[in-house]
Amino acid sequence: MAIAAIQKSVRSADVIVEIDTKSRILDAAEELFMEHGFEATSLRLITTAAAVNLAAANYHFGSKEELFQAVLTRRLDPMNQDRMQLLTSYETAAGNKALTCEVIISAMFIPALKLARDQSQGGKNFLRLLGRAYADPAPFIREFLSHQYAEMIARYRAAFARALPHLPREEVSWRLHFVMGALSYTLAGTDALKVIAQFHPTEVNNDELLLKRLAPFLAAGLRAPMANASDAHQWFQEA
Amino acid sequence: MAIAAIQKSVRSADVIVEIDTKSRILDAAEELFMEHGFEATSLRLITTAAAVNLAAANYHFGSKEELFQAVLTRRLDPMNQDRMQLLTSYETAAGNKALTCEVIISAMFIPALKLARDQSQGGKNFLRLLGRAYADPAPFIREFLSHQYAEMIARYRAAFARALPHLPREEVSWRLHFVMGALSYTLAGTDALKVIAQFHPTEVNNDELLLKRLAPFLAAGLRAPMANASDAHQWFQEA
DNA sequence: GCTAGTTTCAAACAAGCGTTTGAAATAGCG
DNA sequence: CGCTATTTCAAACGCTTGTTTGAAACTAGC
Repeated sequence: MAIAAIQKSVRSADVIVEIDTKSRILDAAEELFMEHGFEATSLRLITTAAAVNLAAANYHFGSKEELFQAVLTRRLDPMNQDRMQLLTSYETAAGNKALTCEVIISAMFIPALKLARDQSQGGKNFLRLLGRAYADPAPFIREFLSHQYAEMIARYRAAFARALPHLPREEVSWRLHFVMGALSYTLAGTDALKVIAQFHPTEVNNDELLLKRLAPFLAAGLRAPMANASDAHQWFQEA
Repeated sequence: MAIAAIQKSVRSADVIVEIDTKSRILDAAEELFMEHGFEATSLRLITTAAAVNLAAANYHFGSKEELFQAVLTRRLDPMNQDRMQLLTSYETAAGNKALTCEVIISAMFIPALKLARDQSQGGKNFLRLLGRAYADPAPFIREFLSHQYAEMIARYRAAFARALPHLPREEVSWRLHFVMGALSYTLAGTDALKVIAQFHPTEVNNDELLLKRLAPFLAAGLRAPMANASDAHQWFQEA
């Protein structure tokens, strides 16, 4: 195979012409997992796309599940660290004053958008993959994400609780859940958008525009007054 | 097999003791697709759980994909018809006046919650299945849902556009998308909730409480003023 | 230049998959 | 009953899956 011959990393002039097997598998796996989901993506599909031997996947990562986790960790770990650092810097800058909801939301979004921009193609793929992983029923995926996100979620819940002191703690948790829902759904699905509206593709891909639309929506929802008993009763009267 | 012997529908006294093969496959498939997703659920798993022969699935439904669509259609079709009828009745009751966002949201939620309550167990399972189907990358699922939802989405977008006349049409589409995201994420994931907060299981299962929390959040988001250019610039200054 | 450690490779493994087949069993009707 | 159409059944089909194996190729240190 001609492709296999250039598989090892080789430098010509100052540019790395070919990356190593491990990275090639990760790149191919990221794209294919994103496109077809975990179960529907076979190791043969991945290793063929990466132009490496089938056994290389198990050799470098152990199993398909561990490969999937490696794909997630590679980008998720730095992104969540970015998020927490950004939140910390906002908080120290604000001193004693509580942050606004918009600023906290920005601390969640900006690292995600930075990731989407940094990689020429991989970044966007990864966000779609992440959004889909959230809805994946596989237990090992759910446990992995729970563990990976626990610390970050706690930080953001505390920040929102400080920004919304009039709300009960439990209500803050619910609203954070709604925020995560709208976020992951939006990041995951470009397809879903086509159902709801017919946009120009160029508009859909504008990330800053997305934050500009989503942040006010979510901030207003977070600041909403709680429904009283009569409201709820009224909405249900016809059920 | 003892179970196979009572497979045909038999009446004793006035009660139907056993339902027919087709329904048993649908029930088992609904639960297993919900639990493991489409790809990870095999026909052998389904037919074993339903206590029917393996070939019965292909005989009655043609293929695994058609079985999945049948599982969705069985409940989705009536639910979406309910939604549109409810919206129509709200609109005629309001006469010329535009509906409030809360009322429109209720018209989306109430049929879903009614479905969750009607079935002793299947209803709740189905909503989780539906939420996950939204995030499934399989093309045949996405096309099916697009087709199934197109009419309903159009109706609701028109209703929201009337309720929010100051917003550009495109902004309404985006916000409807965010609403759908928070809704499907909330309906799909009881697991995700555990990450964000530790609730009593009894509280999580209270559907009316869920609407009471989600409706004000979404309505406030829908009514939010649009961000101006300086806001967006401010949020991004640190990126 | 040899040796030890790492990585690649083709091949095979057992297991599970969706689907098909043709015969057996059942149901409905004249 | 007898006939026909529908439904059930065990068995097998061809194919794909994740993983393992042992030899070959390569790399780096002495």
